[in-house]
Amino acid sequence: MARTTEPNGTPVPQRLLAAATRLFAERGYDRTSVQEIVEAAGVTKGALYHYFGSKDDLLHEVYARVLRVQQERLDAFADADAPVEQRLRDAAADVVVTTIENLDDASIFFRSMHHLGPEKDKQVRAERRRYHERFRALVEEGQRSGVFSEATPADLVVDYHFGSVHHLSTWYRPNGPLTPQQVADHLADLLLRALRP
Amino acid sequence: MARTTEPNGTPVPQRLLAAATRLFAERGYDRTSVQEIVEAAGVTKGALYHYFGSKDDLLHEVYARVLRVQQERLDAFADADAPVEQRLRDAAADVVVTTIENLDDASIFFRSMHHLGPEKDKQVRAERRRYHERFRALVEEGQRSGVFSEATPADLVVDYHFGSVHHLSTWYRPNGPLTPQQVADHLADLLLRALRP
Amino acid sequence: MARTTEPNGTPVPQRLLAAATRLFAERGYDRTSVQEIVEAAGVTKGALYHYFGSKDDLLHEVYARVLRVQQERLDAFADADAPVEQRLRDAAADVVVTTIENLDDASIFFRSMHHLGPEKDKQVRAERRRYHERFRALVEEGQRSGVFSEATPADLVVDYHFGSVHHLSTWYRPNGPLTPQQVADHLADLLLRALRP
Amino acid sequence: MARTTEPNGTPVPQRLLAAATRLFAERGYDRTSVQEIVEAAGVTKGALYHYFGSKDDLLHEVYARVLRVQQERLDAFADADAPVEQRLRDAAADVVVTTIENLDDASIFFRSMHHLGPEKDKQVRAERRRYHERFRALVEEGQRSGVFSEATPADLVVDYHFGSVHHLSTWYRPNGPLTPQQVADHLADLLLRALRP
DNA sequence: GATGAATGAGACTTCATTCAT
DNA sequence: AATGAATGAAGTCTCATTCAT
Repeated sequence: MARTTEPNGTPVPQRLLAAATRLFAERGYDRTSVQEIVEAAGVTKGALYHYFGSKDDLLHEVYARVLRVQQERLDAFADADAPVEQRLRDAAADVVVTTIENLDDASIFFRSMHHLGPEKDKQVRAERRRYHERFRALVEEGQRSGVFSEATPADLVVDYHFGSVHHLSTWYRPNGPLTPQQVADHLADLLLRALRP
Repeated sequence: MARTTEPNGTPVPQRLLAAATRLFAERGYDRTSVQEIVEAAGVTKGALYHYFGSKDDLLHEVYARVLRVQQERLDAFADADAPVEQRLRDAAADVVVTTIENLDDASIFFRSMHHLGPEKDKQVRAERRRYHERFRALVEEGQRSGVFSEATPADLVVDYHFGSVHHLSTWYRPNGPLTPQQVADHLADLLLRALRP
Repeated sequence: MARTTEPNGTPVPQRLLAAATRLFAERGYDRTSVQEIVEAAGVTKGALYHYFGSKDDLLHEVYARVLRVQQERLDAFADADAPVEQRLRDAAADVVVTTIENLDDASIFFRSMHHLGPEKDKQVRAERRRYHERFRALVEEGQRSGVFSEATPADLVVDYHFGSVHHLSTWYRPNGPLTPQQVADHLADLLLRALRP
Repeated sequence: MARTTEPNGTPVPQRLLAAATRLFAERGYDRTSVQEIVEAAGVTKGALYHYFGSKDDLLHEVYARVLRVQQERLDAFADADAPVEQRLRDAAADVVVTTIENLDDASIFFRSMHHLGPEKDKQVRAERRRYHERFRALVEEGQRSGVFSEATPADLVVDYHFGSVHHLSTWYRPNGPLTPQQVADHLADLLLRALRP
């Protein structure tokens, strides 16, 4: 019987998602046509609309995947059994490494968020907020226990760090002088140094 | 009908530029139609193309304006007669205040840069590079003279700070709890604290 | 409203080509809008661009059709088993009849050739050149064997005759006093008389 | 006081007409914008509309100029004091030379005629008809006096010759192997040979 | 499960012409 | 005599989506 996999072996929906991710990151959501996506995935338009309700859905799937991964990782680091300065450092460094390793996802996430419709936008914002708050809780924990300075509101500290994470997709190049881990160590170091009392 | 600026005394090119700036920031470059721009400016499409060669030109004008202002301000602060830590702090805080005061310009700048054609893109990148290097020179100066830690490469420090500046358009709201100056002081403070030896 | 061919059995691409041929001949390429073509064919613009890459493509299709037909007919007459003066006369007369019977194609061909893009232009010129050379070879054959005068270069003789063929679309009217065949006989006669030694 | 001549010395209307002639011949009437014409002439749009009522008027002026010149020359040759075969040959050769020397005018004339509005079109056709009839009268005169064959209707003979004249703008190149006079002699020769009894 | 022809709205841009100066 | 800002209609083309098969 007819299978949903082509020569490639990968199921069609995943092939479409991979093609869309790459193209959205390369040219942006609006500059990528459905035709280009299906051509890159080696299927036809009918197939895309069989699996996804709209072009918008593809974007939302990318977001959902990124959010799920990042939240899981943050939770794991934040719940670890270690001093708060260690847990914050690990979480701060990990989000950098993960972002670099999925730079396409990150480009899309930080550049195309305003393309979502109202209800999906609300949903994504809620998940982002949850992520932000978990991270902020770490900062506040350290501030309460005296290992971090209280000079700066915790909210602002979180935004300071995530600003640098967003910015990665602007300047990081895989063939640059620093490995993802080195960049992560430096950025986490900067954060921790700024928080020294 | 939807005229925001009526046929008042403002010259047409400036009315168009103002309308485009607001709309590009609100909906993004691709989601803003030329029709919407001319309606907001209260003129016809023909008038727009009388003054600007293309929609792309409007975007480039916004960039040029932002770049000019920011470079001038950075030069002034960097060339001041004060200790390097003071000059870096002032420059770091000023770019935050200026960015908040022109948040529309900033949104466009950091989100729509990839819409420029090749030659304009090259030009903008060159000016951005110049800005980056002037800022980096301040960091390096402090590192050489021993007032800043050399733990982190100066390039990375610059990107760390500018990440937070880019990020402002994502989270800053005029009616939030902090004034632009307060945000600027906090962010400059974080930078300087991170650079303590 | 203005449908000339209703949703009958003819395939859409052929309906579009027929409508374009008629309109290009009537008003010229530039004065014919895509909107007029699709209305005459009873389809929408999207359908046109589904089958043809551009308005220019439609023109090229008309050319390709004319060139193919004319070349086939010339080859048949030129390769026939008859004296050279008979073969030239037959070929010269046939191109007149065929041109009159497809006067729309001819008008377009001789008046709109300069609207083609560079690569298509090159292709059309190459095929025209092949046609010209086949015809010239007939003249030269007769000149070598002494049945035609060598007073005029063969190239010029060919252009002389084809000038009159191009010109047909300027003056020939279907309800005029001469049938296509009579015109053809006269023009072929003039050519052969001019070539008498 | 202000004169209507620029650095150039040539009056503005003539500069406009010369620029329009060149551009119409190069790109065709529809592909030439008023903006291009005024730029080529070194004036502004206001100036063009000061001297000419419309873009269409420019085209008509080109036609009028060509028609006047050709008619004058034909009349001179036809009324000369010489045998009819000499007068026809001279007229036939002269129109070739004159056409080659004004190939731009000819290209426009033979390719853009359908761009004229109804009333100007009627006017041009009337003058063309007068020209055609004067030429035909020469042929008929020779036929009546027995120096030309009566095998072909005189109308058709005229169209045969003028077909080759129209065609010149398609194939003649100034740097080709034949001078204008040589081409003219060959084409007149072909005509006269075709008319031999 | 998947096709691809067809839709129809809307995108950017060009252009001949007018008019106040 | 000449300017050039502004108009407004029309132009070509793109695209997400639908639907009969």
